[in-house]
Amino acid sequence: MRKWTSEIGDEDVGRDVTVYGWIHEVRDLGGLIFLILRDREGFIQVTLPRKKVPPDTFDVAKKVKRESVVKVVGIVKREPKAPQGYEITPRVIEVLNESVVPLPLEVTEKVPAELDTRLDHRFMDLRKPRIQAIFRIRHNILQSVRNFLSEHGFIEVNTPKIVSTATEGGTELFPISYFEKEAFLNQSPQLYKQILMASGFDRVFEIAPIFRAEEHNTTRHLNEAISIDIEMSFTDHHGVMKILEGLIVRVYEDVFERCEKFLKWMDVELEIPSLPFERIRYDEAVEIAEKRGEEVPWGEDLTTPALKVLAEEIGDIHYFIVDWPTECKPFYAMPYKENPKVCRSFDLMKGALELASGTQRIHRYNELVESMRAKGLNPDGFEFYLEAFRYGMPPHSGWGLGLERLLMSMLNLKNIREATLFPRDRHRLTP
RNA sequence: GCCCGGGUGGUGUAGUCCGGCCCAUCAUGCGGGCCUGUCGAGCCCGCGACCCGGGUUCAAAUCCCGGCCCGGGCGCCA
Repeated sequence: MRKWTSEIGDEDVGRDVTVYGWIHEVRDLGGLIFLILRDREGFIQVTLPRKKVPPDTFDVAKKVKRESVVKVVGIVKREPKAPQGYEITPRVIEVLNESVVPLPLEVTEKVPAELDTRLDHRFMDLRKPRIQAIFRIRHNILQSVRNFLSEHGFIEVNTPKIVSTATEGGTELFPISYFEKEAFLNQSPQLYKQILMASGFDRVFEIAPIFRAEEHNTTRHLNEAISIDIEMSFTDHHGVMKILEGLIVRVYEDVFERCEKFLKWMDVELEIPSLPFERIRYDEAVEIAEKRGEEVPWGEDLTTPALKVLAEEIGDIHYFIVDWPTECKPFYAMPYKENPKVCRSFDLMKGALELASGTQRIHRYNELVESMRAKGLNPDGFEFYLEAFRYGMPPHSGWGLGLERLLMSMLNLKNIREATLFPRDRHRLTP
């Protein structure tokens, strides 16, 4: 019977099991060989006393190379001296595919490897349980997000990633050729999820890649990332902030509950944030930063050093920075009526890291066109979007949350590249 | 993109300041040998490297210039 290593227990003692996996380590003591077999779920020790296993099986174990893929069939023994409490005395060891040596990096981590080396040989890096745990947790986060949003009436959608020119201006787009036309990779599902509000879906979410052609080179930026986006009708920015903080807490709770093993592999102690998250106004944030000697001219985005001192003052917690200057938010952000210099907007922070940002959107056609012009955008290129605002667009709000950033902040990863299987950055296009 | 630091066996490093003592250190790995309770197994023998191009010099891993790449910080990031 085929089992994963984690499934081997008392009920298997004295019985035959089949395990598949990789040879993690070989400890050859001469007349006694220990093979440590690794699979997705963990390890199991395969023990070969010369006199108790078939001679040809013993020979296979003598010669097997690390990281080869094997099938092991044998009897399970309870053994206090074995690392997992159980070991297998094999009847058959079949090498399904032999590994070449030397390895491009050490899966056992006896010798560290630099991130760049690891990413060059990512498939091998991902064999490390500690690294694979990141992506097992990522899966749980996504599951949790889908459950939470579905329970709150959101419908999952997909919008085009190949788009025509003129999205929102500002960030750089990757140009691609689309038959006889020029096209771009989408930087955000923003315009499409808003259009869907005009369709009457009321609440939608999308989990999909976004592409940004910025030449940034930092530990928290990728040129291709996964964005969790929502759009919600008949609510303001406060409404979607509530959804966002509720979602974050739910994700933490679910990961805490379902990923105990993986958190342990990673040596991460998860602290579940409590509701509601603190909210500070942009004005207050600027004041705090300036008290610490970081000047931020009103109307501009908070600089990295300003966010760092802010995090030192507030703590490494989840909090919102709300009510940003209209001039540093996109054209679709709705200004306050009584003070149009400030808009109905927020960023979700974890310490100094921006996790998400959102706004209440302008839903009136004339105001929207006016706002575009004020930002130097030409409404003509946005007709497919603007049309949706002429025939009954409800008031609506939404946000976008960076999945990799959520993952990295949750697991204390120092580099966002750790949070994606095959990162795309300024210089990396392979693997 | 800017500033600073860096690039040495498969991997991670010492050596670079002050050129020769370096046909280059250590660990891990790999190959071989010994070994029946390892769990970072141990012991013995062996293998394997100075990013690329140019320059200075009797002599360059070491100094200078250019390129590529990496790390940190910043910028950019609706």
